[in-house]
Amino acid sequence: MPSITRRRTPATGRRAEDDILAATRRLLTGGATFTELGIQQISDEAGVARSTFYSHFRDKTELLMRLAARMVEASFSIASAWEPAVGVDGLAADFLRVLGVWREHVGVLQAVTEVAAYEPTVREFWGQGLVQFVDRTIEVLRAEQDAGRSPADIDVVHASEIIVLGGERAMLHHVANSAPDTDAAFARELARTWWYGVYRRPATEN
Amino acid sequence: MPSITRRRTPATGRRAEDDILAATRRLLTGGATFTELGIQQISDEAGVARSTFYSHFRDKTELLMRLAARMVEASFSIASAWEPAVGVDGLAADFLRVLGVWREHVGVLQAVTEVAAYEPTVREFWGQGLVQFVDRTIEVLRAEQDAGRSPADIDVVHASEIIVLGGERAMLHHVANSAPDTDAAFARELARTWWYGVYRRPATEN
DNA sequence: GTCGTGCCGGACACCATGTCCGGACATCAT
DNA sequence: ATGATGTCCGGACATGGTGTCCGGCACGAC
Repeated sequence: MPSITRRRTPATGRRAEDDILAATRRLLTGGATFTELGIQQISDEAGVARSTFYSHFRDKTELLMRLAARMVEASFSIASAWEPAVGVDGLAADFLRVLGVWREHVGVLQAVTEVAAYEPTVREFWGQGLVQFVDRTIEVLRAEQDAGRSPADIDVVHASEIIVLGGERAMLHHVANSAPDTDAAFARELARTWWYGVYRRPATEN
Repeated sequence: MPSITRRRTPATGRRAEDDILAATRRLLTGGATFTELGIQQISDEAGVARSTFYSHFRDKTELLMRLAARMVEASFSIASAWEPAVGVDGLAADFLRVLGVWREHVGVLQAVTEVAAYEPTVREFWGQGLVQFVDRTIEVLRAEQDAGRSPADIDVVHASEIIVLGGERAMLHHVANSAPDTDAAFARELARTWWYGVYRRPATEN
């Protein structure tokens, strides 16, 4: 229960707040781990008094959530346009676009998954996003099965978990560890794996 | 640089240490997050004075590393026996066994991946393990290509990263969130995805 | 001018970490 | 029995980060 008395009227107001957000992004993309970041450090980088930090954010978690919210806005515009039966190449193209967006937000992205591992609020937040994708994938796979394009003996739920959880991890790792010019190849490889491994997996013959 | 003066002679010695290890495992499988665990809390659970903790472990990280070392011993015995051309069902059987081992260590396993996200030592440790698997998978895939069993246009490196990173995540998530009686189905699904999506992916026709 | 508001800077209480040490208590050899 | 060895307890202490609070300053609006 913080005393946020001075939150109204950003006449000239959003100055310090934006500085803090930007500074944090800077520190994160600069290679720092969100957990090892101190309030003092962030405030210094933002050119702001430590007390000012607390008049804008309850704690580091709230800061991260604010950062994450902005990132998700950008990401979901692509994800919602996710149509299934576009073929392998369409899938690869989608992955490539996602990789592009993620690259702009690697720092925050890593911070979120990092903190999600031990902080309930962030865990819930990120988990919800993944669940949404899993559900959507389940629907798509069911539809594909009904249309006779995917084999009937796919374990739709497990397959969707593999696709979403595994894909998220693989993509995050790639974006964080490989150069952008390898993105296209990676996206194609991932698309083919899911396509021939799940969507167009040959039916079991027996 | 701690002052570990009383480390010799476990005449009756390893008592407290084992208690601490066990207590930590207990707390972890009890749903606690390693990060949110305090030394006091661990010591209490172990029935040991806080100062005693420090005469056995430099800090929480060393405790985790000790926990992890034991777990890895058990896990790698399976992983090293990893032979490729056994077919989908062989692959599924291997995954199932790994899932079994992981279930005995979920707590520690989650703790390691959790801390690996922000602590350099643990990150290095866990990362090395994954790199080993990636390398091994690359070799296997190359051999499969040379034998003409896998298509030549697979991007071996990216495919291996997807298999290892993605697989680790999916399996970890499964073990942490689903009942053991779903393990067989999950293992089969994962095996089929990698098999038909990578190892026996149809060659590109053009 | 004076009021409102954002920011500064510093004081403060609090809590977890890591260090250190004296003393209690077992065990074992002599 | 007695003394030596070594573990463990319990508590003191320094340190550093977190979150709270408040007085004061600057600046823009009325």
